[in-house]
Amino acid sequence: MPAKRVRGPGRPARLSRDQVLRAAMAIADKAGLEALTMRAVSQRLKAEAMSLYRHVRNKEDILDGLVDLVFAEIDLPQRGATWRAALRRHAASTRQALRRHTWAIALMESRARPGPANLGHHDAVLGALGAAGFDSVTATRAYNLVNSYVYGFALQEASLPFDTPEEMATMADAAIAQFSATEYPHLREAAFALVRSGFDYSKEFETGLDLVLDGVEDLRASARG
Amino acid sequence: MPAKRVRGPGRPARLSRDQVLRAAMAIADKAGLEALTMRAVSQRLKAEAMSLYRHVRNKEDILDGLVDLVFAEIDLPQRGATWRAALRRHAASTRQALRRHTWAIALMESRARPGPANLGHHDAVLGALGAAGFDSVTATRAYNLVNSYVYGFALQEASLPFDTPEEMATMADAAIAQFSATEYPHLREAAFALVRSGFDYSKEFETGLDLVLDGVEDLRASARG
DNA sequence: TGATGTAAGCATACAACGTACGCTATTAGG
DNA sequence: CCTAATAGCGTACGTTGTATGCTTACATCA
Repeated sequence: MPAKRVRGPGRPARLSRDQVLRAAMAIADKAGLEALTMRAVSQRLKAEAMSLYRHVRNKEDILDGLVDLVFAEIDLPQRGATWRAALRRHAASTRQALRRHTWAIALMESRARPGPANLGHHDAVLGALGAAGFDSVTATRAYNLVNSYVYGFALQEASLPFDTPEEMATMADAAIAQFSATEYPHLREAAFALVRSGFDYSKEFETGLDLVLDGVEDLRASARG
Repeated sequence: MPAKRVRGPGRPARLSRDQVLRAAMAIADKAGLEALTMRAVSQRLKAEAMSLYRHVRNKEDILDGLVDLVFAEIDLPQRGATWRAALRRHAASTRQALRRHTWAIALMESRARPGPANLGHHDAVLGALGAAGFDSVTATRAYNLVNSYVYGFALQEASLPFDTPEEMATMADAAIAQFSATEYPHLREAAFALVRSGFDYSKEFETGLDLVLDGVEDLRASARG
């Protein structure tokens, strides 16, 4: 922990914790978590591996910092919106952030200590729901419900081997060809039907989100009654 | 790839791919993914690290195998159930499996190639939904919706630092004490309210699942209309 | 009953990883 | 200029995944 001081004796810092985290994020975005090594981060900053340790406790600390950086990218709910608009906006923003940084999903499981951006986010959303008339418990339940859907959707999206409907069609054709007709008949049939109907997986997010928000509406109604 | 043969010349195998995967799972369950090393697996089987490579391509292969082992633990939908009962049972079983093996959630993100248990599962559920009158596309959408919720819930559950309401109360008190009253006011208020009301996070799964299944109902209705 | 070929298991070795430790360089303040 | 403090680096070590080649133990057939 470097003592907080505007300027003191000692060598001036060429690096900073923020630079380290940003370099780490760039590497994870471009090449995935397995490419994120201390040496790789240091090279990107034109420094040596051990220099990072002046600004970061260890690699775990970097991973914690990365998760919080991702949370910092998520839009905070704007004032004056309805609870539905606020939750929708927040959910969409979360999904976008997790799409930009798919590696963050795997990190969330192992990292139990939430950072300030994460906590600030929870606080803001709970505040918005409270302002819209939700009691604390119902707000928490609603928030958890929406988050479950968003994280789960992001997780599934990340594990899909395609990004566009065209790619999906190609992959589906390959998958269909790979298996005999009797092996996975329903899966096969579904793959056919999806390709035929021009199914766009990325559009499913909004549809599902609307249904989940209907569920929140029910939660809210039964809390009032 | 060892050639498929009932019994041929050569030394008899003391190890097998299945034993390797089971040992790996035991280690991951007990000590987490970071404890899962080739040497640790081999020691548990009283063998040397390099011996594993006769039965497994590399460590990635083990991880892929583990994910599929987890899927194999999930109940298949039983015949003759309503779609709602079938989806509910499948969802609950999936959540249980992911609770037993929380490390599997992080693995799912990176592993795009589904194994036979995974594919078989998808096929069975889609088949059950088809039998209940869902067309292929609607079945896929419904299945994805439920899976999003289940995976997301499991992910959040895994990242919680507590297991029981009592532990939650302890952690919440500690968290409340850690922050000033003005820092995260709504979060603080929610933490108070949750503890006061005896909130049990693990019970939230069923509640949320019901709401999601209501959403599936809507999906089904609008597909028919 | 060998002799032979094949498959299983192991010993050794190496590159890449995270990081402990101590040294050097560079500054502000006296 | 001297001193104390801080940033950055060089070296080194233990651990990881795994390439390579040897040894061992069996089935087969002479």
